[in-house]
Amino acid sequence: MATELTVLEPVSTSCCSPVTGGVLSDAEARSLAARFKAMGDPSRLRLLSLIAATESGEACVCDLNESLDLSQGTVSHHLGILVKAGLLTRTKRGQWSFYALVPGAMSTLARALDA
Amino acid sequence: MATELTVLEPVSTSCCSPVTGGVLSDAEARSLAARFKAMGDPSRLRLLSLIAATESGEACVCDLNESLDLSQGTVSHHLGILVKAGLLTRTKRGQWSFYALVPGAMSTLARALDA
DNA sequence: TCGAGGCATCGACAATCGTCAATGTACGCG
DNA sequence: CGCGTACATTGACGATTGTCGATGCCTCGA
Repeated sequence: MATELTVLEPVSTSCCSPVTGGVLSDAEARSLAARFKAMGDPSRLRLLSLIAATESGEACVCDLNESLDLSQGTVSHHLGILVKAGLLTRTKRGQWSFYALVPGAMSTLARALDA
Repeated sequence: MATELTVLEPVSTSCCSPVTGGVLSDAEARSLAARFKAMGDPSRLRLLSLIAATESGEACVCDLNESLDLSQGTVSHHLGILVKAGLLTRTKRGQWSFYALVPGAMSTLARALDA
């Protein structure tokens, strides 16, 4: 039912508790894993790349729904997960919902892999 | 169900810019997602960080098993997943199995997040 | 005011996951 | 040889996941 992962740490400014830079605490591991888990699905990765590839930097569900061979409800579900993971933002404008990448979210994640 | 009537291309349908450009292919998305999924678990992230933090760059199950509050079988299971994902290597030496990071695996993943 | 389009949410389902205890396998040492 | 250690594998389980169809909620335009 209700997802249990309540936590959002919207912005962990603590740039990186890098995976390769010292032993991760329990909390750090959970926070990082939550974001990696959100990217651990092909459909969600394609959603991210579709949004990133748009000219305006955002896309509405109607477009994404056409590109991915998934039902509208499923696409909405995936987008919600990406928002909750702090990777996307949702902006309602008129009739449409526009999704855009959270600036720096990917880079922060990337930096957690290098250090 | 689908209406047969020829539609008129309503002008207002252009709600957003067309999604084009470098989108992930199905295979690319699956390959990337598999690796991210492997990192989408706190226990596995801690395993990675524990191994990365070792002086020699490798660790055996007995050490890791003590650091994570998990059964030996579970640790072995997680390590197997990380090996299968291409993030760790396994080397049997005598009585022990030593796990080490695959050089460059993390960086490659990190680079996939920046582009 | 009504109808239709865009989207989120719900309920259900099979599939997969994380975990454990128990068992199996290989090695090293008396 | 027989025993103990280190690890892998198995079988089972509850929990979570990805997906769908159906339904509900807004917003817009006629």
